[in-house]
Amino acid sequence: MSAIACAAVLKALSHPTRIAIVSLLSEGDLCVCEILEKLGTTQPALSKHLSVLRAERLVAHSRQGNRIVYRLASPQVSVIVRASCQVAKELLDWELASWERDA
Amino acid sequence: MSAIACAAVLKALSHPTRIAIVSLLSEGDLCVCEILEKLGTTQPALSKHLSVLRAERLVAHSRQGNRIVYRLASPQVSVIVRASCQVAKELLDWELASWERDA
DNA sequence: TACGAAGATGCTTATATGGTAATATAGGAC
DNA sequence: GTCCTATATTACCATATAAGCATCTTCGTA
Repeated sequence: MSAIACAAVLKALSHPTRIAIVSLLSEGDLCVCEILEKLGTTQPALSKHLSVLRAERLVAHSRQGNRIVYRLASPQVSVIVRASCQVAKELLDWELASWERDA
Repeated sequence: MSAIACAAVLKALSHPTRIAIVSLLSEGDLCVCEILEKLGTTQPALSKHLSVLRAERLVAHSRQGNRIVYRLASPQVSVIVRASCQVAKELLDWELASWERDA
């Protein structure tokens, strides 16, 4: 797979708010107002982050009445996020261990 | 795992050159001049991308005489890249399928 | 010590990103 | 149609990123 395409996928995911959105959606579909409530960001900021995920087609959406419901486009998307969390955890574990060695 | 830490990991990986570096290193350790040769970018650009990966501690390095050898800090790093490639491939497949439907 | 090769860093410039505030659009209820 | 709610979009600003070029550092060797 082209490195450019991979990088585009990772770039779309590389923001704390967008990670949080994907984490939420991995547990079930949600409308914008529910995401907004859970994340506690501003509405325009959230909308922009959703548009980044949409542009890369990592999420899909559909209207239900006057709400827009978002869902992950593929379960693979949450695989990326989980793997990144694991790496982040490894990094923190190493850091803790090295502090203990130094102490 | 904090969304901030995950995002930092993904951000460090979200550039085509850095994806390519990780792909190469997932097959074995390499010194800078070998990576440079395989990627065909400029030396300062490569060095900067390596420093981004180093700063996030996704790669480790050691000097061997005149050369600096880089390696992945954890095999989990290449799991992220592989997962992103799979998503990128799914996206392209869907795109191809929709073009065929439209034709 | 002087020199060459391997890498890293600093500076500048162009572009991308993210936040905020204001505005726009679409659907539902009346 | 009018109003209200949910969501998207725009314009603007500050900051971050990436590339290119020049320079510096470190090691190996004569």
